[in-house]
Amino acid sequence: MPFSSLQLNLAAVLKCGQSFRWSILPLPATEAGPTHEYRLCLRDRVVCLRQATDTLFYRAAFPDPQPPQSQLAQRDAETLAWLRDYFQLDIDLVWLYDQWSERDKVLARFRDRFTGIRVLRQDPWENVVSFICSSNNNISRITKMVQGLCNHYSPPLLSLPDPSNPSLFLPYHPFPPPSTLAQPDVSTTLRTLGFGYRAAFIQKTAKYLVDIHGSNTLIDDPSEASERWLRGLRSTSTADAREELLKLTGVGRKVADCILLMSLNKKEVVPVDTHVHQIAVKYYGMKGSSSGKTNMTPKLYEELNAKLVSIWGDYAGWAHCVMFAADLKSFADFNATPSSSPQKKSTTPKRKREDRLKDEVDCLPTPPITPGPTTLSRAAIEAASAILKGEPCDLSPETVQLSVAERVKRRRNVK
DNA sequence: TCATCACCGATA
DNA sequence: ATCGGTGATG
Repeated sequence: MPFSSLQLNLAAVLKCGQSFRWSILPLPATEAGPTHEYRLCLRDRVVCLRQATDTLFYRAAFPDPQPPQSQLAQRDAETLAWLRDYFQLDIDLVWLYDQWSERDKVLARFRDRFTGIRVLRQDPWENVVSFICSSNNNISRITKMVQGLCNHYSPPLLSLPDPSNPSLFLPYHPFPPPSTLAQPDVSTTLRTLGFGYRAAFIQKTAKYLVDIHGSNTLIDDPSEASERWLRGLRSTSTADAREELLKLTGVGRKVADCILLMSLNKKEVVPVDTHVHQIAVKYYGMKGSSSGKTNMTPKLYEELNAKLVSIWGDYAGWAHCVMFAADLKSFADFNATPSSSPQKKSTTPKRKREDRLKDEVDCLPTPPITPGPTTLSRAAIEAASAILKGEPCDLSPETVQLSVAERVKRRRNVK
């Protein structure tokens, strides 16, 4: 379907720490077109996506090889409906970027470099488990843990060929339901899978949900009662939904807020972690102890949250996601394929830190001006005239190449 | 209400 | 020692 990458940047969105279950498969090199395929296993199908600048390619694979013709259209409609819901495609992200840029100079500087960063609307149950895993943890390990959990606790729905090696078939496992993870032995099993102290949290949370909200399924809906209950929090107030989430073991304020934002429709919620804290201190004049570390007290959490909401407004959670993805420029970090390719990892950790530091410099409130002769791009000229008129303008690295000398010169010419 | 600590595993 | 936290203590 026709869809601008300005509205959705798949590569970035699927790796920025929202969802941890997408397979990212490199495609055989071609002249042009998509370089990767992204796959996610749902309960009844595997969704496969590719992206070009103006097109989003989608298809779904099913277990049964030859469905009746009549099913095909129906299934396609379902997949498309799922895409719209999951990626919230009806929300105009470009318009949001515009709104934020008017209110916030900092965000304005990121807009052209980090386009298409949007909040997903995920399955709440999967979201709960994934983010219990996220405490004191990093994206690449969380990804491995979640994938390991699915592989261990749910049978493969189907297998699909690896695009870069079509004779190799990769199995796809759905996310297991609460009743499966509620079993008493899950705690120790997950521990052997490398979940550490989070293993017990997950089992306890699953058991709690099943005990309190049930595990029965409906005729036409494979999801369990507690999953439906969680989904029902979408139509509950933010405060009430948060209160419910905080009852789950392993879910504190930060994790609860992640779930509220990323699967329960609470677009104004800004999860505050130490990273966001640093962003707030650096760009938005929040106090941070000069000695380095600050304790994240509930009080401070509220202050930060309030501050960021006051800056970003109604869709603050979405704006936070852009800032987070921008700052987390470790998109080069964890490479494609989930299970296989352990070697690749060793090349990256060194670069990561450097990239980050470099990025931080780029984003300082007063960007460094590169001295020396400069060819003025059209963007730079536009920016220059905007500066002279006192208007907000694009200060992307390209634009910033405009030297100080040039700015002064142009200023004189106009006056 | 606030501060500290253990917890698990990876990395610098 | 630090990290994209939480729960249990004082």
